[in-house]
Amino acid sequence: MNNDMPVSAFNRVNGSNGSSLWTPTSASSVPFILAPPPAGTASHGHHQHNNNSATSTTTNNGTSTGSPMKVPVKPPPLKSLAPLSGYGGGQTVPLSPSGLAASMADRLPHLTLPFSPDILWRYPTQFSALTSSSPAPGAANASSAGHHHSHHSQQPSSPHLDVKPHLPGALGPDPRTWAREDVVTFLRWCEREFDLPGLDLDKFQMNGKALCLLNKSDIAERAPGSGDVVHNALQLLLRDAPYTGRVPSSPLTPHPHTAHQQHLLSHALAAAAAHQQQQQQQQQQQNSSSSGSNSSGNNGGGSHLLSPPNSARTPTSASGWPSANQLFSSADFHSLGHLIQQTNSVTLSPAPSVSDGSGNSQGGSPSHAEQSAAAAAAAAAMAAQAHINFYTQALAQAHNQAQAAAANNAHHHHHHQAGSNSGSQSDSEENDSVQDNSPARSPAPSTPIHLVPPPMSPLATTFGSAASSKTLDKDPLSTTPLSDRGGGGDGLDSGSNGRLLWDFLQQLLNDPSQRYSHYIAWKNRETGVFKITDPAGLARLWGIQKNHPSMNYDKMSRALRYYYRVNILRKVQGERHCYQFLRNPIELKSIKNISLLRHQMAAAAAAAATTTTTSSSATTATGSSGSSSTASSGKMADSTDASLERYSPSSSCNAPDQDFDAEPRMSGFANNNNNIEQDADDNDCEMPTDLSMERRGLNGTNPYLTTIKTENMAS
DNA sequence: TACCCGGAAGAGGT
DNA sequence: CACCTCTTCCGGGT
Repeated sequence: MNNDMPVSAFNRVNGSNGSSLWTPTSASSVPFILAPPPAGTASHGHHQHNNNSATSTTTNNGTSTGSPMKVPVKPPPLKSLAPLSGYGGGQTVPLSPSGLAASMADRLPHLTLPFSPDILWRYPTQFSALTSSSPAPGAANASSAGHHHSHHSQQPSSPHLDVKPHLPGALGPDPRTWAREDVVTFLRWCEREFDLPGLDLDKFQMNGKALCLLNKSDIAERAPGSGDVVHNALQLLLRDAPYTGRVPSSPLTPHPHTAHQQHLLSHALAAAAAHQQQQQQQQQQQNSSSSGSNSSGNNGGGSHLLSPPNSARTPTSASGWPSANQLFSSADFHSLGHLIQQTNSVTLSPAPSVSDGSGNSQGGSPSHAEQSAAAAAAAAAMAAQAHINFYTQALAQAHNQAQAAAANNAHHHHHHQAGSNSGSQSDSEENDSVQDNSPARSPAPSTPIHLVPPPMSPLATTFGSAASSKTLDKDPLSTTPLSDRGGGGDGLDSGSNGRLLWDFLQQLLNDPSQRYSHYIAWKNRETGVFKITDPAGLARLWGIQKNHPSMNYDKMSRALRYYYRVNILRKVQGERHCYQFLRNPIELKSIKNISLLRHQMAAAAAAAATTTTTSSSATTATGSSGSSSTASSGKMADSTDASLERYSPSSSCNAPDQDFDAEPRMSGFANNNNNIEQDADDNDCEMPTDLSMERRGLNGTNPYLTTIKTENMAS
C-alpha cells in the first residue's frame, strides 16, 4: 500500500508552463562528480543475510563475506564537488572515468554554467522566464539569489549578490569605514532597494564600524522586519570589502565567521526568494484577480510550485514557501539560526514513535516553529529579494550564456537513447568534461558521471548555501569523494551536494544536457513526476556517488521510500520506477539548507550544551513552546514536535492517494497560491522540514495528516 | 519475477 | 555523543 501522501497533498502550482518549475536544476547544487566507478564496482550483490547485525560487522572490511566489499577502499570515486555546490554550481558535467583527474582540473576552471542552476532551482519562477528563454523581467531578479553562478569565466566574486555596485557612490566599499551619515545613506538605500518597510534611522545612530558589529538579531531589533535584509546586505559588503584589515574573504575561502554567516544568508536567500515570489504572485493574483493560475509565466509566475501534499498546505504559492510571508509580517525575526532551529528541518529519521505531546501540532502550536521558520523565510526572502534585484541582470545574462552553451553541447548528448551512454559530452561547455563515454556498462552506459562542479567559486562565496559556505576551494574534484570529504576542507555540506539522494536525482534530472536521461527522466517536470528509466544504472551511479559499490536499486529504492514520510517523494502508483517530487525546488532547497544549518547548529549547541548544562536553560531556549524539550540534544524540542507532527510517520504522509499522475495534481497545485493564507497550518507537511520523523508518535500529527492517514496508521 | 513497502539495525559522516 | 541520511537485510504484499 502505498500510501502516499495525503491526498490533498498534492497541489501544486504550476506555473505557467512549467518549464521553469523544476527546471532549475538541481537542487542543489552540487555538482557532484562521479568518478569512475571503482574498478570493481560491484553492483550488488551481496546480501548478506545476516541481518543487520552482521552487517555491522561487516562494515568496511569486506569482512563479511557476503557483504561485499563494501568499499574496499574508499575509492575515490566520486566526489562531489563541493559545496558549492550548493549552489553553485553548477552544472555538472559528466566525466568519463578516464579523464577524471585531468578533466577535473580542467573543468573546474571553467564550469560550464554561467550560473548555477541553483538559481533556477531556487527561484524558479523568475527563471522560468529566463529559462523559457525570454528574459523575464522579473526574472532578473533571481540572479542574486542564486548566487553563484553568474559569471562564467570570471569569478564572480560573489555571485551572490554584489551589492556594491549598486550602492550609492558616496559609500565606500568597506562598511567599516563608514561614518554615521554613510550608515544612514546605506539604510536609506536598503529601504529603496529592498522595499523595506521603513527603518528607524534613529536606531542606527552609529558609524559603519559599529554597524558592522551588530549581529543579525541586533539589527533585526532595530529594524523589525527588515533586519535580515539589512544584515545580509551589510554582510555582503563586508564580505567583499577589499580592505580592511579583515580578511577579505575570498569567496572561496571564507573565513569562519563569514562562512557561517554566509551560510545563514544562503538560507535566508532561499527563503527570501520564495517570499518574493509569493509576494509577486499575490500581487499578480490580486491584479488579475483570482484567476488562479497564473497565466503567463511572468516572472513571478508562480509557477512552479510543487506543493506538497496537502493541498491546503502549501501556501506556498508560487514561491513555494508557504507561509513565510504571512508570518513574515508579524514575524519576529529571530536570528536565522534560531529560526532554523525551530523550524526543523527535514530529517529522515526513524520513525516516529513518540507522540508528541502537542497533539496537534499544527494546529495549535505549530506556530512557533512554523512562525519562526516563516519569519526566517521571510527575512531570507527579503534578503533574497534584494539580491535578486542585483543579480537579475547577471542571471539573465548567465542564463543566456548557459543556453548557448547548452546548445553547443547539445550535440553531444545523446539523450537517452540508448546507447548512449554516452556520453559524449561536451566538452565544450562543460568543460571538458570528460565524459565518459563510456562504455557501456550495463544497462546504461553507465558511465560514471561526473558532474562537474559548479562554477565554483561563486558559490562558495556567499551564500551558497550552506554548502557553499564552506567552499571548497580546492578543487573539489580532487577532493574527496563525497564521503571522504567530509571533514576536511570543505565540507560543507556534505550533506548536500549530491549527497542527498533526492538532490542527486534532481541534478541528474535537471542536467541541462540531459545526459542522464537514460537513467532517469522527467515525465512531467511541472508536477515533479519522474521515471527511473534504468534502475540498475541509476543505482550504480548513486553507489558511485556515495561510494557504495554494492548499491542496487533495491537499496536505493529503500532510501527513496524514506522520503515518503517526509513528503519529499511519493510513488506514482501503477507505474514502475515512477516517483514524484512533492516539493518544489525552492522547498527542497530550503529543506536542504535548513537541514544543514540545523545540523550545524545542533552540533554547536551540543557542544555548548555539554559544557553548560543542558537542562533548564536549554529548554527555554529551544522551545518557545517549551514543551517538550525532551531530548535536549536531539532535535529541538519544539520544532521537533512540530515537525514530527508534520511529518508524522510515514503513514501519515502517505495517504492513500490515488493516482498520481501529475495531472491531477497539477491542478491542485495551482490552487496553492490561493491558499496561502490559510495554511499556516498546512504547513505541516509542507515545510519542511523536518524529515525527521523521529519516532514520534503519529498521533500528534497534524490534523491534516492525520486525517488523511488514518488508514495508514493502521499499519 | 520484479517491484514495492516499511521495520529494524547499523554505518558513516558531521 | 547525538543526529542525520542513508545502507543493508528482511519479510510481506502485489
